Amino acid sequence: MAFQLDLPLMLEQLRKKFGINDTQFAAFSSYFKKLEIPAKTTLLEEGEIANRIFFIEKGCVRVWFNSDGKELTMQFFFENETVASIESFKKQVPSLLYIETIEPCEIWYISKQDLETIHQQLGHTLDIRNELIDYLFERLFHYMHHFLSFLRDSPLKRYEALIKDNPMVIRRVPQHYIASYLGVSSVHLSRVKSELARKKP
Amino acid sequence: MAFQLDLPLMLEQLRKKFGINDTQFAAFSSYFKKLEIPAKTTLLEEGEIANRIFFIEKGCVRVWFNSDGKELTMQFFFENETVASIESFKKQVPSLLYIETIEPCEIWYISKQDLETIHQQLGHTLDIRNELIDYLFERLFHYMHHFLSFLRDSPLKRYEALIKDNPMVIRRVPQHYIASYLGVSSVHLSRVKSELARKKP
DNA sequence: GGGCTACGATAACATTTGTTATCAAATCAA
DNA sequence: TTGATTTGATAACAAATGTTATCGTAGCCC
Repeated sequence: MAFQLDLPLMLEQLRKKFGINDTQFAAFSSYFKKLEIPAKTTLLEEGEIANRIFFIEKGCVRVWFNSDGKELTMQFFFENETVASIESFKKQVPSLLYIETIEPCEIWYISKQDLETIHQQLGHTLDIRNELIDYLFERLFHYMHHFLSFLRDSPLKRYEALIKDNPMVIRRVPQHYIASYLGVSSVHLSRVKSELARKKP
Repeated sequence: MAFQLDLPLMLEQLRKKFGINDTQFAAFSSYFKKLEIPAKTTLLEEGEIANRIFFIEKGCVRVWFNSDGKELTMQFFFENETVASIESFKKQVPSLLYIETIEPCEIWYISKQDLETIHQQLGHTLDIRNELIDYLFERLFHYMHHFLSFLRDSPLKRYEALIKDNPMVIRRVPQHYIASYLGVSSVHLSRVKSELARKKP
């Protein structure tokens, strides 16, 4: 049998995700750092240049931006999902987005620099690049669908779709964040909910 | 000097884009086919499985979908841009989107099969993969920004931004398409325009 | 436990946007 | 050119959504 590292579960998952074998990964595993942080902790602020990618082991996170003092939520992330202010990280420009915990979280991260080290040493392996391509497709399709539903659907329909497709959000995220994610005021989301309750009691 | 192929300008650009040298490209150039088509020609319909990627040499194109009989426009494409129903093409699922010319067009395309042939033969070259990664980032950032502006900005602001960032759309695209692209009715876009005219005469 | 804060529901009113209808101008085809 | 179609503006009204204010509840910190 191959030499077996005793990695934390999260790192083992990351290892598989990147398609790196045990022995190679041993050299890199120390690049991944763990945070244990309370709810409402800011991981990245508007204006900062993102130099970390986050991997959520436990808890949930929202990505939002400031619009004239109003907090508008772009997306929620839960266990085993990867979060970054991807445009800031890629282009090294100031982030438009905040990343903030909603619940107490256990989160791993890696710095851009360390990721590039891995990249340089394993660049000939295509797995990392393919992983990135898959990730980008996934994110792209997510935004296209979400955007499409904004053009096509009423807030009620978007809320129903959210219940169906991502009930975790309904259960774990405060409602005013959900409202801004759906593009309506929290007052209107209340209306939508009571309308839904009347429809299906 | 290297052997010089006498390629049409568009193919020369595609060659560079893919990072393939002249000699190698000679074997592939016949995979790219040219269309000369009138305005309002449908290149891909809802329900079809996309098996082509289009490169616009001349003219413009819109990508739209049907929502209860209403045509909702997702995006416009102009000269030297690449268009596809990317999710359908990648996953080989029925397309949600239509691709349709707005003006008379000269458009090149390559089939998925031929693209894969190139890919297999040049897979060791990373340029194609890097090109894809760059393209995906670009598309992703585009959708994120567009979506963000839907959450943050009024239709008036979105229209002003369009004038500033992509005046070609204003000049070349019929207004009711622009309205659906901005997420408002064509009647309301007229209102927005006259409001703008009053503001800055 | 007491007080504070965050969260969510509801009402009343204001604003924005959609819908339908009509008309005028521009474009296109025969 | 002429007639038909497309495009765009406007008015009048309807529907959707935002805003502000108020209230009650639940959770949380000390």
